[in-house]
Amino acid sequence: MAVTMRDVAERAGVSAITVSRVINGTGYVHEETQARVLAAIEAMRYVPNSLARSLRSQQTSTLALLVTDITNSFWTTVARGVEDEAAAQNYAIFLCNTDEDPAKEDRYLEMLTQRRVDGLLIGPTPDSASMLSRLHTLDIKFVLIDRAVDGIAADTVRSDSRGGAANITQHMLTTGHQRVAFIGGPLTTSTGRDRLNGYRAAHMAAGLAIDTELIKIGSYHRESGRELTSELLAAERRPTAIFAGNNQIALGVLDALVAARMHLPNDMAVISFDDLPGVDGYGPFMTAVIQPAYQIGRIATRLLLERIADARDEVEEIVLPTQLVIRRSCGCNAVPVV
Amino acid sequence: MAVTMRDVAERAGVSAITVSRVINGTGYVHEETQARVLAAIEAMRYVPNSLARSLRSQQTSTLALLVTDITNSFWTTVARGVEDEAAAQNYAIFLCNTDEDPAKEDRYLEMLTQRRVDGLLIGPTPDSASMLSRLHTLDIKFVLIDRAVDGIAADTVRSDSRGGAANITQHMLTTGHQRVAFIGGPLTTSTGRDRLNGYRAAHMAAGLAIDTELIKIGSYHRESGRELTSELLAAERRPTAIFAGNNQIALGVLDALVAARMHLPNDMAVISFDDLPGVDGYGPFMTAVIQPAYQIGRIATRLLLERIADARDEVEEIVLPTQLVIRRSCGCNAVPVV
DNA sequence: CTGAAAGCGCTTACAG
DNA sequence: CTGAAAGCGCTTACAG
Repeated sequence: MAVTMRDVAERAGVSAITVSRVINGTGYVHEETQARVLAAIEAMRYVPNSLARSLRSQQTSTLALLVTDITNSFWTTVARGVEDEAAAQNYAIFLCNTDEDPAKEDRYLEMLTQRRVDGLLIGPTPDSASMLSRLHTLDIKFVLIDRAVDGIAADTVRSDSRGGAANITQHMLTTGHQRVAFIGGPLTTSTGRDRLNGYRAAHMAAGLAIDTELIKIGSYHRESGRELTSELLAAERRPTAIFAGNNQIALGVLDALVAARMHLPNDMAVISFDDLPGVDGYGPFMTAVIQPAYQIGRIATRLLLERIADARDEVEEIVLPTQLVIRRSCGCNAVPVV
Repeated sequence: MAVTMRDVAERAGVSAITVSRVINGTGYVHEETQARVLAAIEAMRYVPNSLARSLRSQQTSTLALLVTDITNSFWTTVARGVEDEAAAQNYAIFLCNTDEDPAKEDRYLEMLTQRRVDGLLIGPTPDSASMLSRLHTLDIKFVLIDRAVDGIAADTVRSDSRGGAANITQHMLTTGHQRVAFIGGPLTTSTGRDRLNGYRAAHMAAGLAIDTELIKIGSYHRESGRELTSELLAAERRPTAIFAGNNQIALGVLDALVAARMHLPNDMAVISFDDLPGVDGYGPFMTAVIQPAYQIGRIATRLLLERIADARDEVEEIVLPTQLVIRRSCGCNAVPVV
């Protein structure tokens, strides 16, 4: 049905292996022979079958990206970086959403090992640990993105959570806020710990004690941000600023503030690790720590391809700097609009 | 090296084909035999090689999603829908960003045909037409998302651009705006035409003539929205509202308004086809036409899988209703904040 | 209910 | 510089 290498070979008057050599640029081929083969390929609109090639050569030129949810703008941008870098090196990318569900992770892992992908880029959760050690025993290469995982020694690319959190906290403390609350993600995640540590470090450096009632630990979801903000607002001594541990929490913070009819930034300042998606300068009045998500994706992919090529032995942990984006209010004491 | 079907067969004391039958649930296998095979699979941690399977069976259970840019929140959400539906049917998804670049489209098409994907989900541009007719001649199944393409008869899933645009325009006209400008995408796209037609239809229905100076046609990019808004602001008789043809244009509109130190919504109302990403109720004060992006992704995938299964002969064009989300200002005459 | 043979379309390893 | 043979790991088609 479809044109095969043998068909091309026949037409060019050579053997299949010569066609293979022309296509892959391996070994010597007489110039004239090569021209004949190329002409035949062109004329017959031959498209090599990479399934057969992969079956024989034991490599697929295919990677997979496992993220918790592509809909989160951080991961969207990471994905774009991954895809650009992969495409540049002629690799294809399988996209998988795990929803932080180990069962889904397992199902994808099965699917991907069956397809013999050359490597995985993974945005892990604490529950991923067992899957990751299985990858190690299966000798499947992978790179972690965004978070390190306890007990797993693996290439990792992430942003400087501790430094970013310290910076933004310090910014608030030096602009007059005495009571900055922190709503963070699980301490079982490296980002949860690092951001909390940064928040703490900034207080230490400023010589300020922390009211432990100002620290709320939940999950990286919008509802969590909403609930914990309500707790903060219900307390006797409210904070004057809330530091959201990621963009989803920040949305929950805004939800709770709107519900309480509080106005930004005068009634409450809100800052966030990770920006809100897309609207750039037009979102709520949030100063934010910006992560180099696109670069994270590109670099992680590069690292993985090196690992696949066995170009490296040591485990690499790459930590990229974050950027503090300061946004002032419009001075109109506006509430986020619904 | 890796465990093969033959290894499993040997251990279970059967032939490879029996193992195959157990795995695929094809043909009869004695219960006891099946149990022995399953035990062997389990014990040896056998993972079938889908490359070999695909090579023989001529199907890969793999689809590809070609979008212009996954970073656009509309496409992100479509991708999520695609991936969920595909995963539910045990299909994997290759993600490809084309950046509206025919050369990139071609490169991906080559990559994907080599990998023998079962079908493609495509967010096309007008320049995709030649690629699409090539797909037809290659007999590769595909479904178009978001836009129809001139001269290409193919399954299509999109939202009701004309109806949505008419609705939102009508909303503005009935709330007192006399001069609603329209900044749309290329008229070579079905969305460009349909949205403009909806805008026009609403005026007709209201018995209002349209000042042709209020209609600006550009591209679906932020810069285009910015430039054309500047033109509108420079005109003698300004509009009182601007209707952006998609979310990127809307961002450009906001850029231009901020630059002109104009305040929303009192100095200028802004409405948009397609919402701004992510921030839901917290973005700028924009009433918007919302597209069911997630459903578009799911339905398109379902359609493609039907097509692959040869379950259908006629070409289907599915048009999903949009939703008008009305957002009022906060009453504080605020400017979008930077 | 089970299997031996052939073949999917390439590349590897060995020759010449 | 080129090729014949073998094999990657499955499933198809045919038997029994």
